Amino acid sequence: MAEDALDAQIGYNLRRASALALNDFAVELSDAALRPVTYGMLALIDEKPGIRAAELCRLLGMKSANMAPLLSELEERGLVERDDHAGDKRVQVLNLTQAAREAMPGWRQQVRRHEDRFLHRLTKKERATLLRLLRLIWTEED
Amino acid sequence: MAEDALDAQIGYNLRRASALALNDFAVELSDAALRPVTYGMLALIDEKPGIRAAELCRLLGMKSANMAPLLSELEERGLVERDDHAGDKRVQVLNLTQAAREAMPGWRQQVRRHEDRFLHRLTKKERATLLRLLRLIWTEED
DNA sequence: ATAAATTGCTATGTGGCATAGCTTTTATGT
DNA sequence: ACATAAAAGCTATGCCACATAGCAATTTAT
Repeated sequence: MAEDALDAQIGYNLRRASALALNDFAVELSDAALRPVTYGMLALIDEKPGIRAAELCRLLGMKSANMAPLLSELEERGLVERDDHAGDKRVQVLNLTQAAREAMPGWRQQVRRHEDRFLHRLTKKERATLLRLLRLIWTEED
Repeated sequence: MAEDALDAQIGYNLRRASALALNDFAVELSDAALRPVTYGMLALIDEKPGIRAAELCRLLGMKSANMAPLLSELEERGLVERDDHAGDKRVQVLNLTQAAREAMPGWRQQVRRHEDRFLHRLTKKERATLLRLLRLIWTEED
């Protein structure tokens, strides 16, 4: 494998691995009609009840322009509630509905199954290493 | 970080890291008007002169339906030549043009710069580990 | 010889992401 | 205090990667 062969590029391999994961996610979560983005939104709202929409955007690296219609979709499906913020009229505060809170454990389990499937060739230790390195790539310095 | 928190999911972190890499690639290669996909095609044709279009699809994990217009684009830009195969009239054989062959080293260097930038927090050893683990994820078993 | 597979293609839909531009509300600076 | 800037949320729109369906030509398999 030459110095800068395509195969030796991490960016290329990131793209291929991510595409495979995306694909596998779709297979596992198709019945729940959740895509990685929408699942990510629900999971974060679940982990941080009452989170502001802008903060959700920031944490997920999304633009509010793209978040807005997805929130509307989740709201219409009865999974997310948008409430006004007490002190700041610009702010929306997000929470899962009761139904979504009850469904989340099952969805999280499906995601665990999905991860176990597409990572089946990696040991527990290798998965921990991979997680650490990936976070080094995309998270903020400091 | 909880067991199956979003942050702890490798799929999510893959997606974030890949998105950042894509973004950085676009910055570095915008002047060459090459995207990751088109660069990948050129790089592989460069590494395997005379490769068949179907084989290129297979190696890059693309459908020929999506490859065809990209090959047309690269051909119109004078970077790729499509020739008929001697023994099989269905097959197209691909080569870089002289211009593309001369430009490739510069592009490869730009990609190297790009990788050094978005991987600057990883040591050489960590990069090798990451490469190995990513390849374990998406390449065929056996 | 007929059926099946391969190759390359067009047309078309979807999903993620980007920018531009807008309104409303809050924060800042003189 | 008032003007300006910034933040929050939104709509509209376009680009790109990728998927499926279907087609024609050719080659391989039965």
